[in-house]
Amino acid sequence: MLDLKLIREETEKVQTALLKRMSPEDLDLQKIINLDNQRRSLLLVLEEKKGERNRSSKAKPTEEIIIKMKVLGEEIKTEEDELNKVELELKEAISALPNLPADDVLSGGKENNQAIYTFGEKPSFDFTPKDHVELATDLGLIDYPRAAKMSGAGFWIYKGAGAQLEWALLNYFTEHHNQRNYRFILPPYLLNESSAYASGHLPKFREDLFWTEDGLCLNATSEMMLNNYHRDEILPTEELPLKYYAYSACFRREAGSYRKEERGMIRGHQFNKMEMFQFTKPEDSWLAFEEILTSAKEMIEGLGLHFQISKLAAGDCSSAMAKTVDLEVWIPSMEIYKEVSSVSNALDYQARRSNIRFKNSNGKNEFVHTLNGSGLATSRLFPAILEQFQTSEGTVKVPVALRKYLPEDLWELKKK
RNA sequence: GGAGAGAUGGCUGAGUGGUCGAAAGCGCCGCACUCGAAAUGCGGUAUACCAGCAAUGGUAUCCAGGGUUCAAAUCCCUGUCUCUCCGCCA
Repeated sequence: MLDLKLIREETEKVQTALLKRMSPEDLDLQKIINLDNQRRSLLLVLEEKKGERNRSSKAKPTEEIIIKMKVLGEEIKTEEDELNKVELELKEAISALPNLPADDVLSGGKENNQAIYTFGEKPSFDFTPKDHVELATDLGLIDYPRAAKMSGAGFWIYKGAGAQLEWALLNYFTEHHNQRNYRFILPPYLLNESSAYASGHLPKFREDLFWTEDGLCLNATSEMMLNNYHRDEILPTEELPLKYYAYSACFRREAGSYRKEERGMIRGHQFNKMEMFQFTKPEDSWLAFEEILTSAKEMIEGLGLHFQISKLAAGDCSSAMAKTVDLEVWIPSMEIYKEVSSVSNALDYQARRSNIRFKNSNGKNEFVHTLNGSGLATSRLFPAILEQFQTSEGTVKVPVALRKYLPEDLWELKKK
């Protein structure tokens, strides 16, 4: 949520920034200001009347005053209803506004995304490379048919060496984050509706979430959980920045997505992901952004995978974010870079919605800044490892960084 | 799943319809005393919004949302959470 004061006081600036990610016909700041003016004038009258009622209720009233207050009470009720209506409308209008893109974020949509960094090179094969589905099946790492039997399309089962490789990745991440003093969180996988609103995933992603009969939804990214972790709290200033990382399985309906082009485990209903999250003082958040980005980058580089970093254009960032950078790993069979991590700074946009504050140097409560970055999602790394590190014999050489988590006979994955 | 108890300021805890934004204690901050500290004494100590240049004033907030009443921390309803007992438990 944007600051209403900012909208009122720096309307031009807000307008210009928002136009980087919105079309002019969707943007009407004057409507918001008008609603707020309406709200203020209603408040003025209403509070005066309430004040009068309070003064008359300090002691036992006379019969005459009771009659007067009865009438006043009716008026208050009517005006309160009116105020509530205006406030609701105002809240909806302001909640619909996305965050202000950071200054260095380009306007427009996906087409304006910009590759800003590349690591390694596209592997070239002097044989016909297999895709990851073929490799995973041949090497007995993943069982697709049984997963389909048990749960339907869009699921897979890690088995044997495949499960161990997946687990090794998670161990690799854990160790990486622990070394950087992030606190490990294992959150619940189900969360209630109000949390999904607070994290900003509702109402927008209602169709993309799985829902239980109890009205809970399955975690789609632990960003949802970490966002809510400190909801309605005033964080101890001396503990900032607070750094967390969480592991959870993530569940997404991915309704209407492109199964055909995204075979195997590129896009499924359930995948494993670790998430980094920071709560910082406002002045520290861009530094934290770089730190998270570097951390994610180092993890992929440590695996030796070819990947690139893209700075997303304003319209391609999710709406809560001032800036988002994607780390995308090369999938040879698809000839495309696929996101394995998304690093974002929400500034105070999420904190305002979740009401997470700290005491600033003036002793005033101020909203913190929140940042998050995947660290990392395995479901694209796994295919990338299989495809990028396959050999002409049909085996896969496991990245050195993962070998300490695996028995020696799995350092090269071979057909059994 | 059934029965019961509870939720009050940073904390403990009083308050069962009006003078209660809320006693008391603790904590914290300031001042006094002291060479300094402790102890003691005095004063202060929530948040949000609105009006105002400001001083200040107003409104709301006693888990949340509704309701009753001229008036609600207090009465009624619903929900959430916590605790106790019983049942169930792949």
